[in-house]
Amino acid sequence: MRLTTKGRFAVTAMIDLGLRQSGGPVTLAAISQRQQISLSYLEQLFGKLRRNELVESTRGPGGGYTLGRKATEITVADIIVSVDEPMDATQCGGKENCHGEGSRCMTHDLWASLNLRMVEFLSSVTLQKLVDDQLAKGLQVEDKPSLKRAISALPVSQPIRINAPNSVFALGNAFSKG
Amino acid sequence: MRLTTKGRFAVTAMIDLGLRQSGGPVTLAAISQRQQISLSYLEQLFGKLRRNELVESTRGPGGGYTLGRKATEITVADIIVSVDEPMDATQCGGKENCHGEGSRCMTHDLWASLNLRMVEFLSSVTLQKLVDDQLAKGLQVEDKPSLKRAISALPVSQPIRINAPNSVFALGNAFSKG
DNA sequence: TAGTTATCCGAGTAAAACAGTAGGACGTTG
DNA sequence: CAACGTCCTACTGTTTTACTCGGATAACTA
Repeated sequence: MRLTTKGRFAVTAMIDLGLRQSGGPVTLAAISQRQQISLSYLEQLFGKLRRNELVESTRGPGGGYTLGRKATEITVADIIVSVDEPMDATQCGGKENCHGEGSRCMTHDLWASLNLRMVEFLSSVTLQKLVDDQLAKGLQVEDKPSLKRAISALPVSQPIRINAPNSVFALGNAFSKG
Repeated sequence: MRLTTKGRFAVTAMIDLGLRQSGGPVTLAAISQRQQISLSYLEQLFGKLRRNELVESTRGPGGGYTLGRKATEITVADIIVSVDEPMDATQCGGKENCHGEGSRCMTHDLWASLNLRMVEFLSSVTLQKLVDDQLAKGLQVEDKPSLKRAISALPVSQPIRINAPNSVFALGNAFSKG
């Protein structure tokens, strides 16, 4: 299980979707505007989310995405695994960093255990909870401006892009050494 | 906090050191042979470990490394932070992926919380525990073959190198989807 | 004091992963 | 059929990873 900005974006987008899907399918263009994520990138992410049945799509005008099942039954872990798919287990599958001669690598259990903790935690957080958190924070979900265009085509002002480290674990200084 | 193979190697090497330092300083050359990690790479890692005071070094013949403090007082978290140093908090420090206009990014709390869990766990595991685990597994710590050369210069046979994904979270299928 | 042992240190590098773009095909609706 | 919106694949620049190389420095030994 990896954790990259891709996973963060996916979770963010899913929250946005969870907040607004009551009004019918939500378009990626709308999410793109609200969350400042490029449309192309969202398409990539939602392709994976759809294949993992976390969302359902409707094509054509008035179309968009809805949740594939209830928000209470979608966990953050589900989302992250969908977009940051693990490649086949090259890691410590008996070879690399394990000693070929009989003994297993010394840290195998440690990482397996860590992995489990993470999964447990991320599985314990549902999309519904994240949505509720946002509502509790006083976030306003504006009505859909009819089923037709309204905001339409004001170009997305590109925000200043800062080079982002590839891991969420780089965030904050909860763990700064000193 | 990142988790890469660098961190894994460091932990592995530290366990090796913890297992054998009772017989005096342990050389990186010896660790390199036992754990199949290149000497140059170990030097890099131990440079950081030393600067973080997790190990102490003795130069010259008979020299090597010893633990900087008791194994009960060194945690896995200490080791990983030392070698995988976080860069300055570019992440969500108020900018990128947060909305500039008032509201904080929606997933901020989530990642902060996850990060905390990981730190808690990794801080709860001491080097002593890992060493004990190895001993319990029946690992044999051979005596130092006098203080002088013995194994000397048989070249390290390079193991087949497999392309390794950059995150421990890719390991195992504890979290495979389906 | 020469030689060996070992730690120290910085620069450099190939390969991978990440983050995101580009361009178009396909299906729906009006 | 035209606008909308999803769908899909390939491509690209940048960053990070995972190392290697060459040499400097210090300590012990003969």
